[in-house]
Amino acid sequence: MAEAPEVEVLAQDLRACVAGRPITAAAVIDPAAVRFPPPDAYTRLLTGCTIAGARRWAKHLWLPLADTPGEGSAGEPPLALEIHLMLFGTLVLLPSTTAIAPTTLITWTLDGGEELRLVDRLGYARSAAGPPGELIERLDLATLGPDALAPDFGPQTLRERLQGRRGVLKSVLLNQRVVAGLGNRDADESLWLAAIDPRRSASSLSDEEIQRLHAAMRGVLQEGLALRGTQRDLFGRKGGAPHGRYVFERSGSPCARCGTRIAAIRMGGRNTHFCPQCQK
DNA sequence: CGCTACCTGGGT
DNA sequence: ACCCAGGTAGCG
Repeated sequence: MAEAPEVEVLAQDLRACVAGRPITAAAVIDPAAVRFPPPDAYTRLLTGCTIAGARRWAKHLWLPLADTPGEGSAGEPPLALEIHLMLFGTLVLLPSTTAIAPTTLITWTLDGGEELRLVDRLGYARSAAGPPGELIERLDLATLGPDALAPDFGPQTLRERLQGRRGVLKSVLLNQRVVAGLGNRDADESLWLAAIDPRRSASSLSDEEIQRLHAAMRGVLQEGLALRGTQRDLFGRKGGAPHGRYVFERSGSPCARCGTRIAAIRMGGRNTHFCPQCQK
């Protein structure tokens, strides 16, 4: 449920409503949800820290932490909290008195009687905490490709990133080390908009096709973000972006361009939806 | 590089 | 009763 637009929406909401607030307690309900440090150390580390901000880093959420004024831990190295929603994870901000859903993995209690909760019916979502350097190292964040939503992500960057990639285009686009931000839905929608066959070799695109693909990716991601994603935000309000617009999960429906039935195939373990007629 | 495991609830 | 899932690590 969480591709770049959905994660970005949550980062915005966190900046607006959670940044500046101290974490007064944290509870790890599913120990598997904490990558590191061990759950008891994780809760100890976070308790008493103030959430200083929030940003999206590829599909990760990254919350820099600051010492809470008056807690007396001045001089400690800075810390950050990382959260990855994986397929079905969601974050919710609720009054602490709200019953904890059985699919809740972690809760962070904030001052003022509210709680941030990580909920995931699949249980894949993960979090980690520590000094920024350690997080970057252990989560391999430095190897991520340029972010497709970043202002300076231009067609030239896309061309450089695809250059010499031997893999199949769709799979290469999903590789966050090549380009960060695209998920299965947005990759399919982008390839349809650019009228490019997902089965092409990543290195076979002409400059003109790269321009089209670049414009399509930007359009899909920016529109998804403008509509505040497909899923619920931090306050439970549903985003206005469609689950699938042109091809995603629309196999059998007529292509909006040529009327051919949208096809669905399996690529690299992922469902891939495309028009076999006009995506060349 | 491609495949599988990781899990559970929601959709069909 | 089945599948199946918008992601990723880790394996061969």
